[in-house]
Amino acid sequence: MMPGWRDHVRVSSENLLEGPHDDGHSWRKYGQKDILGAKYPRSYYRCTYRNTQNCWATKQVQRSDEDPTIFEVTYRGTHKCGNGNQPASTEKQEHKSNKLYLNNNNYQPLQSQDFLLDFRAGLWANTEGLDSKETAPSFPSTSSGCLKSENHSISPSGVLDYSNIFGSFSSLFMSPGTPELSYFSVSQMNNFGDVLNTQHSESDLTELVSANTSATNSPIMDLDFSLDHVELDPNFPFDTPEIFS
DNA sequence: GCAATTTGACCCCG
DNA sequence: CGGGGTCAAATTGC
Repeated sequence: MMPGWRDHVRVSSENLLEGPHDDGHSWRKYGQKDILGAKYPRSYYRCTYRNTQNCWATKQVQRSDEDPTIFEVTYRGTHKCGNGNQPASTEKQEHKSNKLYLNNNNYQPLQSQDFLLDFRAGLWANTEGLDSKETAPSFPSTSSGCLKSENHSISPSGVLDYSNIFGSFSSLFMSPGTPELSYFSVSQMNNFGDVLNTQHSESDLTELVSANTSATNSPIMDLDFSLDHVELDPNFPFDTPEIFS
């Protein structure tokens, strides 16, 4: 009845702006709970038009224990509302589909851990709940390329390069000429227990992987890695059964 | 004044 | 019984 897929997205935006991670939908916060074992409370969001559009998508945001810079966003449910939000495509023409949320409220420079991996390395998706994480192959140049995380190795559990690639891919795809960049990786898992064979159309991912915009003067450039090395076929990497089960 | 957030209570599941 | 998730009333911001 209720299609539900669970996506784990880790967004690390830091130093410059943090807070409003716009994923392309309006969310209304409906709760906040302290999670056992987590230092920070988890926030629960729901689509603003849940009742209006039957958009029962929910999202929960929780930041990492030690890295407040990393926001762990979990989406669940499917978005059905393509309305006056910002998916910005089929609506009217907008000069720019990017919306900048700049918080200059609290701008505190981080210097400890994440330094380089603010944007480029940014996000990792790990499949939790499934053992497939270990099976994740190594990635050519995404993180290891320009990343010089010394003791801070990203993705302790494992990296889903596919997701990564995809993230960047969508990013590129969606906003080819956008100076600002940010992206996230998405890891797809099975549903709540109904359909394991999840087929993702690009629209789904489009919804999912809406580009976050971040205008900054920081040196951003690292999207080059993706497509070149990406040899994933257009069909989709998600076909890989190993990942899911 | 309205709408979105806040915060505690309630509920559901393991 | 506890943890996690949602609801609902109150509060705050716009």
